[in-house]
This record gives sequence, structure tokens and C-alpha cells, in this order.
Amino acid sequence: MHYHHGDLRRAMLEAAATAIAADGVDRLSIRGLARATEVSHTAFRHHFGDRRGLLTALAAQGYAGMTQALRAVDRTGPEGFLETGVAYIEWALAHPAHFQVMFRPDLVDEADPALQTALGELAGALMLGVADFSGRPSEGAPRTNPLALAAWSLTHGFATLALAGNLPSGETGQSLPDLARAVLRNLAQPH
Amino acid sequence: MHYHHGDLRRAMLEAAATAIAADGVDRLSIRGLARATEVSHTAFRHHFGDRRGLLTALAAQGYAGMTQALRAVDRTGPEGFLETGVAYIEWALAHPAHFQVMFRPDLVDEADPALQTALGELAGALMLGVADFSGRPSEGAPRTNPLALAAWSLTHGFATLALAGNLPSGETGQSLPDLARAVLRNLAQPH
DNA sequence: TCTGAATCTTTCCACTGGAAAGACTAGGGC
DNA sequence: GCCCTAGTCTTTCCAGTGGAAAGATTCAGA
Repeated sequence: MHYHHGDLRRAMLEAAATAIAADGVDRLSIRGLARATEVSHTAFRHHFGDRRGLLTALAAQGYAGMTQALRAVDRTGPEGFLETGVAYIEWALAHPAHFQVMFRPDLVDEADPALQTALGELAGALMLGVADFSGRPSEGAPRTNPLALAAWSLTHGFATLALAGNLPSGETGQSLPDLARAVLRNLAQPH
Repeated sequence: MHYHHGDLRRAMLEAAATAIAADGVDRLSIRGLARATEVSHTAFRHHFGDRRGLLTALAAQGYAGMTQALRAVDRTGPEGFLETGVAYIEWALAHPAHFQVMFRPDLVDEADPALQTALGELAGALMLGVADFSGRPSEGAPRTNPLALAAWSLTHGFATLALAGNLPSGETGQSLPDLARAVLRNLAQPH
């Protein structure tokens, strides 16, 4: 039996994302992950501590990934103010496992410093999009500015409903990103 | 030891709602519920089949409760079009356990007929609010009409973020329902 | 009172996450 | 070359979980 997997941490996170995307977080089995990566079911403890630690790491990875995606958005077009929202939704749909964990504080160790800084950066990237939308640098954190909160709620709600299977996926001929665009246009623009 | 609890079904649902509100769905233990209701851990199977059946019943109960709350809304005031959204959010905050289960199809048996009819009635009640908002009877189900979907996404997103602890609760002096009202006003009204 | 249906218990099983202690391995200092 | 420490992984154990199967108890109606 091999000692030293080589990159167990990365392998476990990948396996976890795949498993969660397939079966949901609550059916995630540490022992199952261990089997998938051909390692004993306690090997992961050295890297993550416990189950919660693993999910925390996954959430942090998710925050970082989404931040990167939002920063890469081209916001210069005529409807550029929509694109951050669209990117948020597209990223969520493309990374359902991460997204599921990112917004479930009950699953995660919120005190984790790596998690907190990653979350902070995501909040910053979100505010870029809100600033486009309101036409001026927005004041305060997204959670206290009503317009920012409306934009975030709308985007987040759409992504959540879509991931939970409450939205039509293509049956209307309209792709989900297109639908998202149409929905986001219903936010009132201040001027 | 008593045979026949009397109203095990109701008692189990209540205990489940309390436990979920306190610790989240995934930490819900059937055996724990059984202890709380002073019954063997398999007693519930006669009423619900399995764990999933219990959660399905809870979701159906939630759909019905929310439907009732939405129907009781006074929508005649100057901003009556907002009140359905506010009621949605208030109900979600008051019944976190039900709300958690209602929109997680992975936890539930979607084929359950009782669940489906309860969900249908909720959709109807939701459309009442959307009709107020758009000023005319809305066409189609909420999930295909972009404006309806925007209103639902915004409302649902707000409730979700609030329940997950991502929103300030009173630290700004503003109560969550008031904040919800301010946020909902940012939906563009067509006319 | 008898009987069938409903309700609950007992017992068992495979599985889960975590604790504890020990085995292996790599790499830096001598 | 060797040793020794830190890092990584395994083995073994334990309490707890949800579900299956079979049997006991209670209830309602003929």
C-alpha cells in the first residue's frame, strides 16, 4: 500500500466537489471520499481536521474562484452593468458544489481566517458590479445598501432557485443565462 | 411503556421543525426525534416511511402554511404590491425549518402527490402578488414570466440570504421586514 | 367477544465520523 | 554515509445513525 498520496488535499477537494454536485452535501461521505482517493478514511484529518474543515476549505476555494470570475467580467458594453450578475449566476451553475457550501454557514467554520479573507475579496468584487449598476461608487457594504442588496438578492435568488431545480432549464427554448439577463433587467435603475 | 403516542405524526413534525431550526437539516437525527417524543426510533416509519418521507411531509406543511399567510395579506394599500413579498420573507424568517426544506428538492420526494398539490397552491398565491405588481393578471407560471421571476428571485434571495446569516439583523437599527420593503422597492415597475 | 387493521417495539445490520496510537517516509544537519 | 524530526498516512476502536424484519400491543367495528 502506498504511503504518501502526493497531493491528497487537492484530490480530496476535487472528489468532494464532484460528490456534492452529484448527491448533495448531506450525502457526502468522508469514507466515500477516502475510497475514491484510495486512502484510509482518517487520512484527510491531517489536512482538514474534520468534515467541517473540509467543507470550509471548499467554501474558501469557491469564494476565490467566484472572485476571479467576477473580476474577469467585461463591464464596458451597453448593458455592462448586467454582466456581473450574469457572471455570478453562470459561475454558480458551473460550480454547484462550491456554491452550495459557500452560503451555508451552518456547514462551515466561519471563524476560519482563510475563509474570511476569501469572503472579503468576493464582497469587493461584487461591489464593482453594483457600482456599475448604480452609476457611482456605491457606499457601504453590499449588505447595508438597499440597491446593492436588491441586486445581490435578485442574483442570488435566481441562482439558488435554478440550482434547486425550481427553474425551467431550456424547456422554453431560452437558456438560463439568457433568462437571467431578462430577469436582471427588471431591477430599477436609479439615476 | 405506553403504546400509542396519540398523535405521533404531529408531534414528530413539530419536533423536527424545532430541531432543524436549531441545528440545520443535516444534523437532524431520527433517533433524536424519537427520544424527544419518547418513542422507539422506528415508530415514525409507519407514518412517514423513512427520513425523506418525514422531510417531504414537513415541506408540504410548509407550502400550505405559506400559502395561507400569502392569502391573508392585505394588498389594497398604496404599496400593496410589496406586501406579498414582505409576507413571503416574514413567513420564511418565522418558519426557518420549513423554508429550508421547501426549496431543497434533494431532501424531498418530489413525486409525492400531497407535496405537488400543496406546491401548486403556493404558486397560485404567489401569482396573486405578482399580478398586483405588474398591474394586470400575469400570464404564465411564475417561472416563465421574467418579471414574475425577478420578483420571486429577489424575494427568495433576500429570504435565503437572511436565513443563512448573510444579512445584518438589526445592527443598522432597521428591522429585517423594513429592510425587505426598502429592497423590494428597487424592482422596476412596468406600466 | 372476536378479528383484522393500525400502531408501536425489539433486534439486527451496514454504515458513518471521529479519537488514539502507531507506522512509514522525506529531507536537512551532521 | 547516518540519524532524527516533522509531516503524512494507517490501523483499530467506539458511539451513533438510518433502515429492514419480525413480532407485540392496542383499537375499532362486526
